[in-house]
Amino acid sequence: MNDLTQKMAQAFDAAPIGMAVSHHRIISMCNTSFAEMLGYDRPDLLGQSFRILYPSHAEFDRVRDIGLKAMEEHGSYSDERMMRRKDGVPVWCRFRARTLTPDDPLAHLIMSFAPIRDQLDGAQLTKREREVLSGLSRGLTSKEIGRELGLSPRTIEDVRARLLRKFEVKNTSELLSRMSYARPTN
Amino acid sequence: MNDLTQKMAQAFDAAPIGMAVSHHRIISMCNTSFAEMLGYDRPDLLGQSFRILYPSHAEFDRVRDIGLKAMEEHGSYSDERMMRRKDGVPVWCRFRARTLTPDDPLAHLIMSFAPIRDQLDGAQLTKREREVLSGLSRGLTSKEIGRELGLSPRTIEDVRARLLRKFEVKNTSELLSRMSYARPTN
DNA sequence: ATCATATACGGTATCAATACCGTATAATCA
DNA sequence: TGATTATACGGTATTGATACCGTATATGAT
Repeated sequence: MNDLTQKMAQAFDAAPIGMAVSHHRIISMCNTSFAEMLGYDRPDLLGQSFRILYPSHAEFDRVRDIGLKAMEEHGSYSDERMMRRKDGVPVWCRFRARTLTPDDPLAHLIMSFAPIRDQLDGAQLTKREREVLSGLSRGLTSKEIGRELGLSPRTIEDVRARLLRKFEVKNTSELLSRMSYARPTN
Repeated sequence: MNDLTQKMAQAFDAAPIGMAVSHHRIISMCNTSFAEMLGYDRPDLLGQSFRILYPSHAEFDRVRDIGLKAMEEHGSYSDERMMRRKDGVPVWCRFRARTLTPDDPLAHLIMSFAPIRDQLDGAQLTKREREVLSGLSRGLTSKEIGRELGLSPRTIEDVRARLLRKFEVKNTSELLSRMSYARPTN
């Protein structure tokens, strides 16, 4: 056994950021940070579908195709998404992925997850709100999000307005800068 | 040699985020993302001091004690810092560290580095762009930012358009979800 | 049972954002 | 010395966002 291999494996395990490896959306490996972030013991996660880590099955199905095109082209993809802890509490994460199989990106994925805010200040988001937020962070318009979710653009505007009220922000730009990590102020 | 060890080592190497291991500020291991992010080939980095990755020696000395107390207490630490690419271009990073030796945190550190402005490829923002970005992240309109800076709203729209082009995003919402808050510094 | 909230959708009105057209100056760079 | 870029500003045209008006159903809590 190679000494460097050992060292890299240890670094993976003790990394200060959540990391996981999947094959066709099945968790084949994860590190300690990842398991802790989601409230599981690692053995409970290995071999499981990523499905259990999303707020809903619908959300799990929805995020599948997001980023596929980017990964086919560049081999990597990044966004912000909501994950679900074992106790049900949602965790808003900066998600990064690199595929080792660009022809079939989901076949072999390596991912990192960095919690953006540990608690959303009591404001917990509904399924719809998360779905809409996901679209907004990808720069989609209400019309486009409506198409993606099979809803009227008018309904998306309602959800948007609710998000602005909840976070007490003036517009979508401020909303997304609040949701973004690494804000030096409050 | 254990199959899981192999798998973890591969995950470390191909991770979508820069990672490195250090012993007393000497790089003992790093992954591909880390080397690429800083413009080096991995062999050039192993055994080197972290000093060469900071914008100046003064900065290197300054950051040494930062986070030491947090690491002694919690074993981990996170901040934002400027790193220096091989070609001299500064890279603004979200930095995370976990120590395996809490009594002497720097003895064995595992770190992750995520470039905050991932799409910008080293091009740094101008003073105006940072000022406008600051306004946008506070939810101000072009008119309001113009008032704040004593400029025509039309000029703000020009700067905005330039930011959208630079980051290759569709609109301000997507821009802000990609960016962390940018504080005007000069 | 009532109240609040989330969901979903329709309308209208207004303002903001974005994309074009144009000009002009200053700075940097090959 | 041209070329490019950032800065700064004017116009117009189209689309998007936001704020109101309204209705309706479902759910969960007090």
